[in-house]
Amino acid sequence: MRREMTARPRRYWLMKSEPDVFSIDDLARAPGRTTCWDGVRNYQARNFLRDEIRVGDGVLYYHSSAEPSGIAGEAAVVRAGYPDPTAFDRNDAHYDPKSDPGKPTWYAVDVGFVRACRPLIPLSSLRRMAALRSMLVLKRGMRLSVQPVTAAEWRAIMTLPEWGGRAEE
DNA sequence: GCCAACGTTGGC
DNA sequence: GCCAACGTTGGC
Repeated sequence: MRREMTARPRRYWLMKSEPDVFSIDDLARAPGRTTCWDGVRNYQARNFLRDEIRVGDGVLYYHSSAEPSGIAGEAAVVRAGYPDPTAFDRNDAHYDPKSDPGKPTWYAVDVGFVRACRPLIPLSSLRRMAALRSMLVLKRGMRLSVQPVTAAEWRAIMTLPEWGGRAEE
């Protein structure tokens, strides 16, 4: 089909969330098992959200500032970039008075739960994998909360036993 | 346009 | 709680 022939290949991303704020289990329990990935206030991450991320892309759900930190599950993009509503909400912690609704500064996507890994795959395990030698999240000083993952990195991570061999939950 | 000061992120 | 690394701000 023409549409499928012209579709771009599926891409992969890593998105960070502090589990105390919103964990993979929170996502699994959310209405429709989806959530709005909002509140991102970094231009590089914004560009990914606005320009690059598409419906169907794969997401590694990463728990940051956790004990331990690491990959907690898989999600999928269910809605591509749209203006982040929290930027226009005076009562929201991420309100940005400088963002013009006619030309929004900040963007969000929606992601849906796919599966959790048990146990979480800690950073220390990722660091030991040769296939992940140049993975962004493992680089010193890498603070981007939305970052690209290569297909090879995605495959290497998806073969780990923490996924339990389940295709889906 | 430089760059010091500041605030934030996030592993440890 | 520490602190390195980074992004942003604002004075000049």
